[in-house]
Amino acid sequence: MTELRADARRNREELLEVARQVIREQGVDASLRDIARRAGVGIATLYRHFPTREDLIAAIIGEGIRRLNARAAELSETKPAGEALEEWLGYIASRIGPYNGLPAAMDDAIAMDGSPLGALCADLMDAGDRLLTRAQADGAIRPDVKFPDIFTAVAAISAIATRSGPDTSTRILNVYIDGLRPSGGN
Amino acid sequence: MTELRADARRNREELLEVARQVIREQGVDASLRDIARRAGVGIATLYRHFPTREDLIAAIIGEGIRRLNARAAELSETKPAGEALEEWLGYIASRIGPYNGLPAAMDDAIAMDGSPLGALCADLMDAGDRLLTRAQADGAIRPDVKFPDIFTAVAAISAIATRSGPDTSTRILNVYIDGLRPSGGN
DNA sequence: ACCTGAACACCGTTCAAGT
DNA sequence: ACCTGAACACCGTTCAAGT
Repeated sequence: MTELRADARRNREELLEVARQVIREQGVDASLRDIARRAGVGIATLYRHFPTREDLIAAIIGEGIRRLNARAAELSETKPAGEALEEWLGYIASRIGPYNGLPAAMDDAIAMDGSPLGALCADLMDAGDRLLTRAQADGAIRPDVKFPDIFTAVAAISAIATRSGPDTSTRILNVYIDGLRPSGGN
Repeated sequence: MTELRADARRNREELLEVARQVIREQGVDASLRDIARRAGVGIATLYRHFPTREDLIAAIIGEGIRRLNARAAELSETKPAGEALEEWLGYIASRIGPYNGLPAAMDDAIAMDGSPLGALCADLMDAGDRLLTRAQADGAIRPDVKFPDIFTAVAAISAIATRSGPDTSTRILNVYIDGLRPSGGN
């Protein structure tokens, strides 16, 4: 949070811009060396600004995660609880699915704490928990599921988009969401 | 299929034995160099016997895949079609989930043809297709799902076992399977 | 304060040279 | 026919030396 020297600030911004593009194209496991090279800085400079790969990823996708949280609040106010949750899950999948490796990284990060990505995802978990509780109170979602499971499932299903395409991922997510509804028969 | 020289046969078997253990411990992306080293052969010898990583994986898990096929036939004869399919999916997940990276590798292999792993999985797809068709005829499973989607879903959900443990994976799979049943309401 | 490249310990894959 | 290690082009990560 302290002030950065002008050259350091420029390097940091150039790294972020390059990383944003490379990670979008190649996924979260893209070569850090490659990113440093394209940004025109030494590899150690990348490490100085982002000590771990997670720090870099968190810096890039932080804004996107905050948008997911905002969307949760918005849906919560404009739609019935069940619909709000279901639509939100679809929104999450559509946003994180395209980034190869991101769903797994997020799900991993939630488990370990102290990780920069985990901190971002913690808010996501809280928002999801609230939506789920309300949806369950409405009888729109089975009472026996917990949000961490739902998030893990959505993450795994989102990741399908990279391999089999977004349409397949969406169809599978819809089946899973159907399974979250209270069963009619038994 | 032609005869191998005695030393070549020994090397091949030693490689398979070591690879079986290393891949069980570290997953399908384990270091090939490491496997060759532990097997006491040169790295190029590994490549001679298994030109691609997929060839090695296929050689190791081929037997397991054949067991999955056998189980499909068995369930098909002893259980109602819907139950047979559902139990089979759980069985697949419990078998491939523990091998880190295998579900993704199998799902990838199905798409490309000519791949050794894809050839093994083709039988799996046929067996699944038959089980699904019968289950749908019985009205036990939604008429609008196709088996390739189901396999992709089961693969993705199986992979959860490595990260979040087999119990989480099983719970999520059960929700997905619930979603495969015809819905009572709409 | 910050940047840099060399250094270290790894990969996957190929190939010339050996028996 | 088969085996071998060196070679090549990469990694991630750290650290001494520079400004």
